[in-house]
Amino acid sequence: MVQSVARAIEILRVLGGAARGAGVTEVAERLGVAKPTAHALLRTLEAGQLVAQDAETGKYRLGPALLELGNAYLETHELRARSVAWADGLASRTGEAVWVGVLSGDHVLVVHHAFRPEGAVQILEVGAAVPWHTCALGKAIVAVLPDPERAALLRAPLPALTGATLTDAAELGEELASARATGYAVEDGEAAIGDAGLAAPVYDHTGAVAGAIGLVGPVERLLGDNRSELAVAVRETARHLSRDLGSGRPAARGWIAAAS
Amino acid sequence: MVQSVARAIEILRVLGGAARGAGVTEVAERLGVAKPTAHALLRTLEAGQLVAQDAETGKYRLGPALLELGNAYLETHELRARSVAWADGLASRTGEAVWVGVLSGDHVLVVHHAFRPEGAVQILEVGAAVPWHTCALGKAIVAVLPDPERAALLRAPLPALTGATLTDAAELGEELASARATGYAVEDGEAAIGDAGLAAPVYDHTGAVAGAIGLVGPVERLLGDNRSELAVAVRETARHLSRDLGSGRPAARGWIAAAS
DNA sequence: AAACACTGTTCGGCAATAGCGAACGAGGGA
DNA sequence: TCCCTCGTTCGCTATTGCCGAACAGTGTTT
Repeated sequence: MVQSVARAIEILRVLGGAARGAGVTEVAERLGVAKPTAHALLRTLEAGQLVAQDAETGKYRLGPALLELGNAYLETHELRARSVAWADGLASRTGEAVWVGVLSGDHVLVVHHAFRPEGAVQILEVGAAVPWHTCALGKAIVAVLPDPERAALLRAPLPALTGATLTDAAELGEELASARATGYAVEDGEAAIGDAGLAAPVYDHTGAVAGAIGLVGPVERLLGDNRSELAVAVRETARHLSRDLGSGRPAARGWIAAAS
Repeated sequence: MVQSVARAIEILRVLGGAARGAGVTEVAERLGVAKPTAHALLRTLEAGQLVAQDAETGKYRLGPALLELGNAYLETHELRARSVAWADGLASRTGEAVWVGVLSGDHVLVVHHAFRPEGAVQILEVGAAVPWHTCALGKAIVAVLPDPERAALLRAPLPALTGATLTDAAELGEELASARATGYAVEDGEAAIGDAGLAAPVYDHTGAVAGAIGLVGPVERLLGDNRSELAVAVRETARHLSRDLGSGRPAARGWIAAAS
Protein backbone atom coordinates (compact mmCIF):
# COMPACT_ATOMS: atom_id res chain seq x y z
CA MET A 1 0.00 0.00 0.00
CA VAL A 2 1.40 3.30 -1.10
CA GLN A 3 0.67 5.78 1.63
CA SER A 4 0.70 8.96 -0.43
CA VAL A 5 -1.64 7.51 -3.03
CA ALA A 6 -4.05 6.34 -0.36
CA ARG A 7 -4.02 9.84 1.06
CA ALA A 8 -4.63 11.31 -2.37
CA ILE A 9 -7.68 9.10 -2.79
CA GLU A 10 -8.89 10.16 0.62
CA ILE A 11 -8.60 13.76 -0.54
CA LEU A 12 -10.84 13.02 -3.50
CA ARG A 13 -13.41 11.56 -1.13
CA VAL A 14 -13.26 14.61 1.10
CA LEU A 15 -13.63 16.93 -1.88
CA GLY A 16 -16.51 14.88 -3.19
CA GLY A 17 -18.33 15.36 0.08
CA ALA A 18 -17.67 19.07 0.39
CA ALA A 19 -20.12 20.66 -2.02
CA ARG A 20 -18.45 24.05 -2.07
CA GLY A 21 -14.91 22.77 -2.17
CA ALA A 22 -12.39 22.69 0.63
CA GLY A 23 -9.26 24.61 1.47
CA VAL A 24 -5.81 23.20 2.15
CA THR A 25 -6.20 23.64 5.88
CA GLU A 26 -9.52 21.82 6.00
CA VAL A 27 -8.20 18.96 3.89
CA ALA A 28 -5.09 18.61 6.05
CA GLU A 29 -7.24 18.52 9.15
CA ARG A 30 -9.55 15.82 7.86
CA LEU A 31 -6.67 13.64 6.76
CA GLY A 32 -4.73 14.22 9.92
CA VAL A 33 -1.61 15.35 8.06
CA ALA A 34 0.42 18.52 8.03
CA LYS A 35 -0.66 21.37 5.83
CA PRO A 36 2.29 21.21 3.41
CA THR A 37 1.66 17.50 2.92
CA ALA A 38 -1.91 18.12 1.86
CA HIS A 39 -0.71 20.94 -0.31
CA ALA A 40 1.76 18.77 -2.21
CA LEU A 41 -0.85 16.10 -2.78
CA LEU A 42 -3.39 18.64 -3.97
CA ARG A 43 -0.94 20.20 -6.39
CA THR A 44 -0.16 16.81 -7.86
CA LEU A 45 -3.83 15.98 -8.23
CA GLU A 46 -4.34 19.38 -9.80
CA ALA A 47 -1.64 18.72 -12.37
CA GLY A 48 -3.61 15.64 -13.39
CA GLN A 49 -6.86 17.64 -13.49
CA LEU A 50 -8.34 15.40 -10.83
CA VAL A 51 -8.89 18.46 -8.72
CA ALA A 52 -9.20 22.10 -9.70
CA GLN A 53 -8.44 25.16 -7.68
CA ASP A 54 -10.81 28.05 -7.61
CA ALA A 55 -8.82 31.02 -8.87
CA GLU A 56 -10.47 33.39 -6.46
CA THR A 57 -11.07 31.67 -3.16
CA GLY A 58 -8.06 29.35 -3.44
CA LYS A 59 -10.27 26.46 -2.41
CA TYR A 60 -9.96 23.12 -4.12
CA ARG A 61 -12.73 21.16 -5.81
CA LEU A 62 -12.99 17.98 -7.86
CA GLY A 63 -11.67 18.30 -11.40
CA PRO A 64 -12.95 17.52 -14.88
CA ALA A 65 -10.66 14.54 -15.45
CA LEU A 66 -12.83 12.60 -13.01
CA LEU A 67 -15.80 12.97 -15.31
CA GLU A 68 -13.68 11.77 -18.18
CA LEU A 69 -12.47 8.75 -16.23
CA GLY A 70 -15.95 8.00 -14.95
CA ASN A 71 -17.13 7.96 -18.52
CA ALA A 72 -14.26 5.70 -19.53
CA TYR A 73 -15.29 3.36 -16.70
CA LEU A 74 -18.80 3.20 -18.10
CA GLU A 75 -17.60 2.52 -21.62
CA THR A 76 -15.43 -0.38 -20.54
CA HIS A 77 -18.20 -1.74 -18.36
CA GLU A 78 -19.56 -4.89 -19.89
CA LEU A 79 -22.73 -5.10 -17.81
CA ARG A 80 -23.65 -1.58 -18.78
CA ALA A 81 -22.89 -2.08 -22.46
CA ARG A 82 -25.06 -5.18 -22.65
CA SER A 83 -27.83 -3.78 -20.51
CA VAL A 84 -28.64 -0.77 -22.68
CA ALA A 85 -30.84 -2.68 -25.13
CA TRP A 86 -32.50 -4.79 -22.43
CA ALA A 87 -33.20 -1.78 -20.24
CA ASP A 88 -34.94 0.02 -23.08
CA GLY A 89 -37.03 -3.04 -23.74
CA LEU A 90 -38.02 -3.37 -20.11
CA ALA A 91 -38.88 0.32 -19.92
CA SER A 92 -41.21 0.19 -22.89
CA ARG A 93 -42.76 -3.10 -21.75
CA THR A 94 -43.55 -1.82 -18.26
CA GLY A 95 -43.84 1.90 -18.89
CA GLU A 96 -41.49 2.61 -16.00
CA ALA A 97 -37.96 3.91 -15.58
CA VAL A 98 -35.26 1.24 -15.48
CA TRP A 99 -32.05 1.32 -13.46
CA VAL A 100 -29.02 -0.90 -13.77
CA GLY A 101 -26.65 -0.90 -10.82
CA VAL A 102 -23.51 -2.49 -9.42
CA LEU A 103 -22.31 -2.83 -5.86
CA SER A 104 -19.43 -0.54 -4.91
CA GLY A 105 -18.51 -0.91 -1.26
CA ASP A 106 -21.77 -0.57 0.64
CA HIS A 107 -23.43 1.54 -2.01
CA VAL A 108 -25.19 0.71 -5.23
CA LEU A 109 -23.91 2.67 -8.18
CA VAL A 110 -26.37 3.38 -10.99
CA VAL A 111 -24.52 2.61 -14.23
CA HIS A 112 -27.46 2.89 -16.61
CA HIS A 113 -30.80 4.63 -16.56
CA ALA A 114 -33.50 4.16 -19.18
CA PHE A 115 -36.16 6.83 -18.93
CA ARG A 116 -39.85 6.11 -18.59
CA PRO A 117 -41.29 6.07 -22.12
CA GLU A 118 -43.96 8.69 -21.51
CA GLY A 119 -42.92 11.05 -18.85
CA ALA A 120 -42.31 14.61 -17.95
CA VAL A 121 -38.84 15.90 -17.17
CA GLN A 122 -36.74 13.17 -15.63
CA ILE A 123 -33.29 13.68 -14.25
CA LEU A 124 -30.57 11.28 -15.17
CA GLU A 125 -29.39 9.26 -12.21
CA VAL A 126 -26.33 7.61 -13.72
CA GLY A 127 -23.50 7.92 -11.25
CA ALA A 128 -25.79 8.19 -8.26
CA ALA A 129 -24.77 6.14 -5.24
CA VAL A 130 -27.46 4.69 -2.97
CA PRO A 131 -26.92 2.73 0.26
CA TRP A 132 -27.50 -0.90 -0.66
CA HIS A 133 -30.09 -1.64 1.98
CA THR A 134 -32.38 1.17 0.87
CA CYS A 135 -32.99 0.16 -2.73
CA ALA A 136 -34.28 -2.86 -4.59
CA LEU A 137 -31.14 -3.08 -6.73
CA GLY A 138 -28.94 -3.35 -3.65
CA LYS A 139 -31.09 -5.97 -1.96
CA ALA A 140 -31.23 -8.03 -5.13
CA ILE A 141 -27.43 -8.05 -5.35
CA VAL A 142 -26.67 -8.64 -1.70
CA ALA A 143 -29.29 -11.38 -1.46
CA VAL A 144 -27.26 -13.59 -3.81
CA LEU A 145 -23.79 -12.60 -2.62
CA PRO A 146 -21.55 -15.27 -1.07
CA ASP A 147 -22.41 -15.75 2.62
CA PRO A 148 -19.34 -14.07 4.16
CA GLU A 149 -19.70 -10.94 2.06
CA ARG A 150 -23.42 -10.67 2.76
CA ALA A 151 -22.78 -11.15 6.47
CA ALA A 152 -20.13 -8.41 6.44
CA LEU A 153 -22.55 -5.97 4.82
CA LEU A 154 -25.26 -6.84 7.33
CA ARG A 155 -22.86 -6.25 10.21
CA ALA A 156 -22.02 -2.75 9.01
CA PRO A 157 -24.16 0.17 10.19
CA LEU A 158 -27.42 0.60 8.29
CA PRO A 159 -28.34 4.28 8.28
CA ALA A 160 -32.00 5.25 7.90
CA LEU A 161 -32.95 7.54 5.01
CA THR A 162 -36.68 7.58 5.69
CA GLY A 163 -38.96 6.26 8.40
CA ALA A 164 -39.49 3.13 6.33
CA THR A 165 -35.80 2.22 6.00
CA LEU A 166 -35.00 -1.18 7.46
CA THR A 167 -32.15 -0.73 9.92
CA ASP A 168 -32.35 -4.07 11.70
CA ALA A 169 -29.93 -6.66 10.35
CA ALA A 170 -32.14 -9.62 11.25
CA GLU A 171 -35.21 -8.16 9.60
CA LEU A 172 -33.21 -7.24 6.54
CA GLY A 173 -31.74 -10.74 6.42
CA GLU A 174 -35.23 -12.21 6.25
CA GLU A 175 -36.14 -9.91 3.41
CA LEU A 176 -33.04 -11.04 1.54
CA ALA A 177 -34.08 -14.65 2.05
CA SER A 178 -37.49 -13.87 0.63
CA ALA A 179 -35.82 -12.13 -2.32
CA ARG A 180 -33.81 -15.30 -2.96
CA ALA A 181 -37.02 -17.32 -2.85
CA THR A 182 -39.02 -15.14 -5.21
CA GLY A 183 -36.13 -14.12 -7.46
CA TYR A 184 -36.66 -10.40 -7.03
CA ALA A 185 -36.25 -7.74 -4.38
CA VAL A 186 -38.60 -4.93 -3.39
CA GLU A 187 -38.14 -1.48 -1.97
CA ASP A 188 -41.02 0.52 -0.58
CA GLY A 189 -40.17 4.08 0.34
CA GLU A 190 -36.94 3.13 2.06
CA ALA A 191 -34.72 5.54 0.16
CA ALA A 192 -37.20 8.33 -0.53
CA ILE A 193 -40.80 8.61 0.60
CA GLY A 194 -43.23 7.51 -2.09
CA ASP A 195 -40.61 5.89 -4.29
CA ALA A 196 -40.54 2.15 -4.81
CA GLY A 197 -38.36 -0.34 -6.64
CA LEU A 198 -38.45 -3.85 -8.04
CA ALA A 199 -35.18 -5.53 -9.05
CA ALA A 200 -33.55 -8.85 -9.90
CA PRO A 201 -29.87 -9.87 -9.84
CA VAL A 202 -27.75 -10.30 -12.97
CA TYR A 203 -24.95 -12.86 -13.21
CA ASP A 204 -21.76 -12.81 -15.25
CA HIS A 205 -20.08 -15.64 -17.11
CA THR A 206 -18.44 -16.97 -13.97
CA GLY A 207 -21.80 -17.32 -12.27
CA ALA A 208 -21.04 -14.55 -9.78
CA VAL A 209 -23.45 -11.68 -9.39
CA ALA A 210 -22.44 -8.75 -11.60
CA GLY A 211 -25.17 -6.30 -10.64
CA ALA A 212 -28.92 -5.89 -10.84
CA ILE A 213 -31.59 -4.44 -13.07
CA GLY A 214 -34.94 -3.14 -11.96
CA LEU A 215 -37.76 -0.65 -12.07
CA VAL A 216 -38.00 2.60 -10.15
CA GLY A 217 -41.12 4.67 -9.72
CA PRO A 218 -43.93 5.77 -7.44
CA VAL A 219 -45.32 3.22 -5.00
CA GLU A 220 -48.79 3.47 -6.47
CA ARG A 221 -47.73 2.26 -9.90
CA LEU A 222 -45.05 -0.26 -8.91
CA LEU A 223 -46.57 -2.02 -5.93
CA GLY A 224 -50.19 -1.95 -7.01
CA ASP A 225 -52.31 -4.66 -8.63
CA ASN A 226 -49.86 -5.36 -11.42
CA ARG A 227 -46.90 -5.86 -9.10
CA SER A 228 -46.49 -9.54 -9.88
CA GLU A 229 -46.71 -8.79 -13.59
CA LEU A 230 -43.93 -6.23 -13.30
CA ALA A 231 -41.87 -8.62 -11.20
CA VAL A 232 -42.08 -11.24 -13.92
CA ALA A 233 -40.91 -8.74 -16.53
CA VAL A 234 -37.97 -7.69 -14.35
CA ARG A 235 -36.95 -11.27 -13.60
CA GLU A 236 -37.13 -12.31 -17.22
CA THR A 237 -35.08 -9.34 -18.35
CA ALA A 238 -32.46 -10.05 -15.69
CA ARG A 239 -32.24 -13.64 -16.88
CA HIS A 240 -31.83 -12.63 -20.50
CA LEU A 241 -29.19 -10.08 -19.55
CA SER A 242 -27.30 -12.71 -17.57
CA ARG A 243 -27.37 -14.96 -20.61
CA ASP A 244 -25.93 -12.12 -22.67
CA LEU A 245 -23.05 -11.89 -20.22
CA GLY A 246 -22.28 -15.54 -20.83
CA SER A 247 -23.94 -16.98 -17.77
CA GLY A 248 -25.90 -20.11 -18.47
CA ARG A 249 -28.91 -20.89 -16.34
CA PRO A 250 -27.79 -22.39 -13.02
CA ALA A 251 -29.32 -25.73 -14.03
CA ALA A 252 -27.56 -25.63 -17.40
CA ARG A 253 -24.23 -24.80 -15.80
CA GLY A 254 -24.52 -27.77 -13.53
CA TRP A 255 -25.40 -30.00 -16.45
CA ILE A 256 -22.39 -28.85 -18.48
CA ALA A 257 -20.07 -29.31 -15.54
CA ALA A 258 -21.39 -32.83 -14.98
CA ALA A 259 -20.94 -33.74 -18.64
CA SER A 260 -17.35 -32.54 -18.96
CA MET B 1 4.88 17.14 -6.84
CA VAL B 2 4.36 13.77 -5.25
CA GLN B 3 5.89 11.20 -7.56
CA SER B 4 3.83 8.19 -6.55
CA VAL B 5 0.56 10.07 -6.87
CA ALA B 6 1.52 11.35 -10.31
CA ARG B 7 2.26 7.79 -11.31
CA ALA B 8 -1.05 6.60 -9.93
CA ILE B 9 -2.85 9.19 -12.03
CA GLU B 10 -0.87 8.07 -15.04
CA ILE B 11 -2.09 4.54 -14.37
CA LEU B 12 -5.68 5.73 -14.45
CA ARG B 13 -5.01 7.34 -17.81
CA VAL B 14 -3.49 4.14 -19.16
CA LEU B 15 -6.39 2.06 -17.91
CA GLY B 16 -8.85 4.53 -19.37
CA GLY B 17 -7.27 4.05 -22.77
CA ALA B 18 -7.08 0.27 -22.61
CA ALA B 19 -10.63 -0.84 -23.31
CA ARG B 20 -10.14 -4.41 -22.15
CA GLY B 21 -8.06 -3.56 -19.13
CA ALA B 22 -4.33 -3.95 -18.67
CA GLY B 23 -2.09 -6.27 -16.68
CA VAL B 24 0.57 -5.31 -14.18
CA THR B 25 3.36 -5.95 -16.65
CA GLU B 26 1.81 -3.77 -19.32
CA VAL B 27 1.15 -0.96 -16.88
CA ALA B 28 4.71 -1.11 -15.55
CA GLU B 29 6.05 -0.97 -19.07
CA ARG B 30 4.01 2.04 -20.07
CA LEU B 31 4.97 3.96 -16.95
CA GLY B 32 8.60 2.97 -17.20
CA VAL B 33 8.70 1.60 -13.65
CA ALA B 34 9.46 -1.78 -12.14
CA LYS B 35 6.71 -4.35 -11.94
CA PRO B 36 6.40 -4.37 -8.14
CA THR B 37 6.08 -0.60 -8.16
CA ALA B 38 3.14 -0.73 -10.52
CA HIS B 39 1.69 -3.53 -8.47
CA ALA B 40 1.79 -1.56 -5.22
CA LEU B 41 0.18 1.44 -6.90
CA LEU B 42 -2.53 -0.72 -8.43
CA ARG B 43 -3.33 -2.37 -5.14
CA THR B 44 -3.66 0.98 -3.46
CA LEU B 45 -5.95 2.26 -6.18
CA GLU B 46 -7.93 -0.94 -5.90
CA ALA B 47 -8.43 -0.43 -2.18
CA GLY B 48 -9.99 2.90 -3.03
CA GLN B 49 -12.16 1.33 -5.74
CA LEU B 50 -10.56 3.56 -8.34
CA VAL B 51 -9.50 0.44 -10.19
CA ALA B 52 -10.92 -3.06 -10.11
CA GLN B 53 -9.21 -6.31 -10.82
CA ASP B 54 -10.84 -8.91 -12.97
CA ALA B 55 -11.12 -11.99 -10.79
CA GLU B 56 -10.35 -14.32 -13.67
CA THR B 57 -7.78 -12.75 -15.93
CA GLY B 58 -6.02 -10.78 -13.19
CA LYS B 59 -6.08 -7.73 -15.41
CA TYR B 60 -6.93 -4.34 -14.00
CA ARG B 61 -9.50 -1.88 -15.21
CA LEU B 62 -11.06 1.35 -14.00
CA GLY B 63 -13.23 1.09 -10.92
CA PRO B 64 -16.69 2.25 -9.92
CA ALA B 65 -15.52 4.96 -7.54
CA LEU B 66 -14.52 6.99 -10.58
CA LEU B 67 -18.11 7.12 -11.71
CA GLU B 68 -19.12 8.25 -8.27
CA LEU B 69 -16.48 10.96 -8.20
CA GLY B 70 -17.32 12.03 -11.73
CA ASN B 71 -20.88 12.46 -10.64
CA ALA B 72 -19.80 14.39 -7.56
CA TYR B 73 -17.81 16.65 -9.88
CA LEU B 74 -20.92 17.33 -11.93
CA GLU B 75 -23.02 18.06 -8.89
CA THR B 76 -20.59 20.60 -7.53
CA HIS B 77 -20.21 22.18 -10.93
CA GLU B 78 -21.88 25.54 -10.91
CA LEU B 79 -21.95 26.03 -14.68
CA ARG B 80 -23.68 22.71 -15.12
CA ALA B 81 -26.19 23.31 -12.35
CA ARG B 82 -27.20 26.67 -13.76
CA SER B 83 -27.20 25.52 -17.36
CA VAL B 84 -29.79 22.77 -17.00
CA ALA B 85 -32.80 25.09 -17.22
CA TRP B 86 -31.30 27.24 -19.98
CA ALA B 87 -30.27 24.22 -22.02
CA ASP B 88 -33.78 22.83 -21.93
CA GLY B 89 -35.14 26.16 -23.03
CA LEU B 90 -32.71 26.41 -25.89
CA ALA B 91 -33.48 22.87 -26.98
CA SER B 92 -37.21 23.46 -27.16
CA ARG B 93 -36.76 26.84 -28.81
CA THR B 94 -34.52 25.50 -31.57
CA GLY B 95 -35.65 21.89 -31.73
CA GLU B 96 -32.03 20.71 -31.53
CA ALA B 97 -29.84 18.95 -29.00
CA VAL B 98 -27.90 21.23 -26.67
CA TRP B 99 -24.45 20.63 -25.21
CA VAL B 100 -22.72 22.46 -22.42
CA GLY B 101 -18.96 22.00 -22.18
CA VAL B 102 -15.86 23.09 -20.32
CA LEU B 103 -12.24 23.09 -21.36
CA SER B 104 -10.09 20.40 -19.76
CA GLY B 105 -6.55 20.48 -21.07
CA ASP B 106 -6.89 20.44 -24.84
CA HIS B 107 -10.25 18.70 -24.83
CA VAL B 108 -13.77 19.92 -24.33
CA LEU B 109 -15.69 17.96 -21.74
CA VAL B 110 -19.45 17.73 -22.17
CA VAL B 111 -20.96 18.43 -18.75
CA HIS B 112 -24.59 18.65 -19.79
CA HIS B 113 -26.65 17.36 -22.67
CA ALA B 114 -30.27 18.31 -23.31
CA PHE B 115 -31.88 16.01 -25.84
CA ARG B 116 -33.61 17.19 -28.97
CA PRO B 117 -37.32 17.59 -28.10
CA GLU B 118 -38.61 15.33 -30.83
CA GLY B 119 -36.11 12.72 -31.67
CA ALA B 120 -35.48 9.05 -31.96
CA VAL B 121 -33.03 7.28 -29.69
CA GLN B 122 -30.27 9.62 -28.66
CA ILE B 123 -27.27 8.60 -26.68
CA LEU B 124 -26.18 10.68 -23.76
CA GLU B 125 -22.86 12.36 -24.36
CA VAL B 126 -22.17 13.67 -20.87
CA GLY B 127 -18.57 12.88 -20.02
CA ALA B 128 -17.47 12.75 -23.62
CA ALA B 129 -14.18 14.49 -24.39
CA VAL B 130 -13.68 16.15 -27.77
CA PRO B 131 -10.50 17.86 -29.05
CA TRP B 132 -11.17 21.57 -28.72
CA HIS B 133 -10.39 22.50 -32.30
CA THR B 134 -12.93 20.05 -33.73
CA CYS B 135 -16.09 21.34 -32.08
CA ALA B 136 -17.97 24.59 -31.83
CA LEU B 137 -17.91 24.53 -28.03
CA GLY B 138 -14.13 24.34 -28.00
CA LYS B 139 -13.66 27.11 -30.51
CA ALA B 140 -16.09 29.35 -28.66
CA ILE B 141 -14.12 28.89 -25.43
CA VAL B 142 -10.63 29.19 -26.89
CA ALA B 143 -11.60 32.22 -28.94
CA VAL B 144 -12.13 34.27 -25.78
CA LEU B 145 -9.29 32.79 -23.71
CA PRO B 146 -6.46 35.09 -22.59
CA ASP B 147 -3.89 35.46 -25.36
CA PRO B 148 -1.08 33.31 -23.89
CA GLU B 149 -3.37 30.37 -23.22
CA ARG B 150 -4.91 30.54 -26.66
CA ALA B 151 -1.49 30.75 -28.23
CA ALA B 152 -0.33 27.71 -26.28
CA LEU B 153 -3.30 25.67 -27.48
CA LEU B 154 -2.68 26.74 -31.07
CA ARG B 155 0.96 25.71 -30.81
CA ALA B 156 0.05 22.20 -29.70
CA PRO B 157 -0.54 19.52 -32.33
CA LEU B 158 -3.99 19.61 -33.92
CA PRO B 159 -4.96 16.08 -34.94
CA ALA B 160 -7.46 15.62 -37.76
CA LEU B 161 -10.61 13.61 -37.06
CA THR B 162 -12.19 14.02 -40.48
CA GLY B 163 -11.12 15.47 -43.79
CA ALA B 164 -12.73 18.76 -42.81
CA THR B 165 -10.81 19.18 -39.55
CA LEU B 166 -8.77 22.36 -39.48
CA THR B 167 -5.19 21.46 -38.61
CA ASP B 168 -3.48 24.69 -39.55
CA ALA B 169 -2.90 27.02 -36.60
CA ALA B 170 -3.06 30.18 -38.70
CA GLU B 171 -6.30 29.23 -40.37
CA LEU B 172 -7.78 28.20 -37.03
CA GLY B 173 -6.64 31.49 -35.51
CA GLU B 174 -8.58 33.40 -38.15
CA GLU B 175 -11.69 31.40 -37.42
CA LEU B 176 -11.33 32.21 -33.74
CA ALA B 177 -11.07 35.89 -34.61
CA SER B 178 -14.26 35.64 -36.63
CA ALA B 179 -15.93 33.85 -33.69
CA ARG B 180 -14.93 36.77 -31.46
CA ALA B 181 -16.43 39.16 -33.97
CA THR B 182 -19.74 37.39 -34.40
CA GLY B 183 -20.06 36.15 -30.83
CA TYR B 184 -20.44 32.51 -31.78
CA ALA B 185 -18.36 29.65 -33.19
CA VAL B 186 -19.20 27.13 -35.88
CA GLU B 187 -18.19 23.58 -36.58
CA ASP B 188 -18.93 21.90 -39.88
CA GLY B 189 -18.12 18.22 -39.98
CA GLU B 190 -14.77 18.66 -38.28
CA ALA B 191 -15.33 16.07 -35.55
CA ALA B 192 -17.65 13.67 -37.38
CA ILE B 193 -18.81 13.79 -40.96
CA GLY B 194 -22.24 15.34 -41.32
CA ASP B 195 -22.35 16.75 -37.80
CA ALA B 196 -22.30 20.45 -37.17
CA GLY B 197 -22.27 22.73 -34.15
CA LEU B 198 -23.05 26.30 -33.16
CA ALA B 199 -21.82 27.59 -29.79
CA ALA B 200 -21.19 30.71 -27.74
CA PRO B 201 -18.96 31.25 -24.69
CA VAL B 202 -20.25 31.56 -21.14
CA TYR B 203 -18.56 33.76 -18.54
CA ASP B 204 -18.43 33.41 -14.78
CA HIS B 205 -18.66 36.09 -12.14
CA THR B 206 -15.01 37.05 -12.55
CA GLY B 207 -15.49 37.71 -16.23
CA ALA B 208 -13.36 34.73 -17.27
CA VAL B 209 -14.74 32.05 -19.59
CA ALA B 210 -16.36 29.23 -17.67
CA GLY B 211 -17.33 27.14 -20.69
CA ALA B 212 -19.69 27.24 -23.64
CA ILE B 213 -23.20 26.27 -24.63
CA GLY B 214 -24.34 25.35 -28.10
CA LEU B 215 -26.32 23.25 -30.52
CA VAL B 216 -25.28 19.96 -32.05
CA GLY B 217 -26.94 18.30 -35.00
CA PRO B 218 -26.80 17.45 -38.69
CA VAL B 219 -25.28 20.01 -41.03
CA GLU B 220 -28.50 20.31 -43.02
CA ARG B 221 -30.53 21.56 -40.11
CA LEU B 222 -27.91 23.64 -38.31
CA LEU B 223 -26.13 25.43 -41.13
CA GLY B 224 -29.09 25.88 -43.46
CA ASP B 225 -31.28 28.90 -44.02
CA ASN B 226 -32.08 29.44 -40.38
CA ARG B 227 -28.47 29.43 -39.28
CA SER B 228 -28.44 33.07 -38.20
CA GLU B 229 -31.67 32.55 -36.31
CA LEU B 230 -30.16 29.63 -34.41
CA ALA B 231 -27.00 31.63 -33.77
CA VAL B 232 -29.03 34.41 -32.18
CA ALA B 233 -30.77 31.91 -29.91
CA VAL B 234 -27.46 30.38 -28.84
CA ARG B 235 -25.85 33.73 -28.18
CA GLU B 236 -28.79 34.99 -26.17
CA THR B 237 -28.89 31.84 -24.07
CA ALA B 238 -25.16 32.08 -23.42
CA ARG B 239 -25.58 35.64 -22.28
CA HIS B 240 -28.42 34.78 -19.94
CA LEU B 241 -26.45 31.88 -18.54
CA SER B 242 -23.47 34.14 -17.95
CA ARG B 243 -25.71 36.52 -16.06
CA ASP B 244 -26.89 33.62 -13.93
CA LEU B 245 -23.29 32.92 -13.02
CA GLY B 246 -22.91 36.44 -11.76
CA SER B 247 -21.23 37.94 -14.77
CA GLY B 248 -22.59 41.33 -15.70
CA ARG B 249 -22.42 42.41 -19.29
CA PRO B 250 -18.90 43.62 -20.13
CA ALA B 251 -20.23 47.18 -20.49
CA ALA B 252 -22.03 47.00 -17.16
CA ARG B 253 -18.93 45.67 -15.39
CA GLY B 254 -16.94 48.59 -16.66
CA TRP B 255 -19.57 51.01 -15.53
CA ILE B 256 -19.69 49.60 -12.02
CA ALA B 257 -15.93 49.62 -11.75
CA ALA B 258 -15.82 53.25 -12.87
CA ALA B 259 -18.49 54.27 -10.37
CA SER B 260 -16.91 52.72 -7.33
C1' DA C 1 -6.99 52.82 11.08
C1' DA C 2 -4.12 49.27 12.55
C1' DA C 3 -3.31 44.98 14.34
C1' DC C 4 -5.15 40.62 14.00
C1' DA C 5 -6.27 35.93 12.52
C1' DC C 6 -6.72 33.39 8.81
C1' DT C 7 -5.76 31.78 4.39
C1' DG C 8 -2.56 29.31 0.71
C1' DT C 9 2.20 28.91 -0.06
C1' DT C 10 7.58 28.01 0.09
C1' DC C 11 11.86 26.24 2.10
C1' DG C 12 15.21 22.82 4.18
C1' DG C 13 16.44 18.65 6.83
C1' DC C 14 15.32 14.19 8.76
C1' DA C 15 13.77 9.57 8.30
C1' DA C 16 10.09 7.05 6.93
C1' DT C 17 8.77 4.98 2.81
C1' DA C 18 8.40 3.98 -1.79
C1' DG C 19 10.94 1.84 -5.34
C1' DC C 20 13.71 -1.81 -7.21
C1' DG C 21 16.03 -6.62 -8.04
C1' DA C 22 15.40 -11.17 -7.26
C1' DA C 23 12.68 -15.03 -6.29
C1' DC C 24 7.99 -17.49 -5.84
C1' DG C 25 3.66 -19.92 -7.30
C1' DA C 26 0.29 -20.47 -10.65
C1' DG C 27 -1.77 -20.67 -15.08
C1' DG C 28 -1.93 -21.55 -20.17
C1' DG C 29 -0.01 -22.84 -24.55
C1' DA C 30 2.87 -25.54 -27.32
C1' DT D 1 4.83 -32.70 -20.35
C1' DC D 2 7.74 -28.81 -20.39
C1' DC D 3 8.35 -24.04 -20.64
C1' DC D 4 7.18 -19.50 -20.90
C1' DT D 5 4.72 -15.66 -18.93
C1' DC D 6 1.71 -13.91 -15.81
C1' DG D 7 0.58 -11.68 -11.07
C1' DT D 8 2.46 -11.69 -6.63
C1' DT D 9 5.73 -11.51 -2.38
C1' DC D 10 9.99 -10.46 0.11
C1' DG D 11 13.86 -7.48 1.96
C1' DC D 12 17.32 -3.95 1.23
C1' DT D 13 18.68 0.73 -0.12
C1' DA D 14 18.41 5.62 -0.86
C1' DT D 15 15.21 8.17 -2.82
C1' DT D 16 11.42 10.87 -1.68
C1' DG D 17 7.76 12.28 0.67
C1' DC D 18 6.70 14.26 5.10
C1' DC D 19 6.78 17.75 8.66
C1' DG D 20 8.14 22.21 11.48
C1' DA D 21 8.87 26.74 10.79
C1' DA D 22 8.50 30.87 8.32
C1' DC D 23 6.45 33.87 4.30
C1' DA D 24 2.99 36.67 1.84
C1' DG D 25 -1.49 38.05 0.98
C1' DT D 26 -6.83 39.13 2.61
C1' DG D 27 -10.71 40.06 5.06
C1' DT D 28 -12.11 40.97 9.72
C1' DT D 29 -12.20 42.69 14.12
C1' DT D 30 -10.94 45.80 17.60
